Amino acid sequence: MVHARTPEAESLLTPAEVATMFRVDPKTVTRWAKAGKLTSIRTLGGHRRYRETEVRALLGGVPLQRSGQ
Amino acid sequence: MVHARTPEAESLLTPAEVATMFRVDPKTVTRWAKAGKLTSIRTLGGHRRYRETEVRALLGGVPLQRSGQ
DNA sequence: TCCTACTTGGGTAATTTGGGCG
DNA sequence: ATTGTCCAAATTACCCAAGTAG
Repeated sequence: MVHARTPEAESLLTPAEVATMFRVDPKTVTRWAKAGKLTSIRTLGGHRRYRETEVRALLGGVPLQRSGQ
Repeated sequence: MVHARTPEAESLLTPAEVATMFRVDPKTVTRWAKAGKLTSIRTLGGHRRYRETEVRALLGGVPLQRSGQ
């Protein structure tokens, strides 16, 4: 792949990852999304993905600076 | 208005790029294409390419923060 | 303590997704 | 890197019980 083209994709998190970060059950994260408390992006299969920036902000307002992983 | 005669076809994305944008496995993107949920263009070698415009639209179109869903 | 409203987690079944292999 | 297939893990949606807060 010679393209130096990175389709500006904001990093997304899976339900399990968000659940781990908040120390709750993945099901609870789903409820937050349904309640509109958390923005969710859907895969074409209906699964949810969450914006990392939003989650981090809710977790403590620590901005993401893109340093490795 | 930009160039009115740019020979480059509309930008196409590789399976890996689409997968990254949706935070799914490339294999999953292939499933979407086979299921007809995503338009796929075939290279002469049989690999798939996807329309960037379509992918972006499916990802939420407007990157503006949406409150509630 | 009791009561009420809200939040969370367990259970189930169906679907979607990811890992391993060729 | 992509394709294809099989199988396990994750996610979804639902209802219901347990926990939390005032």
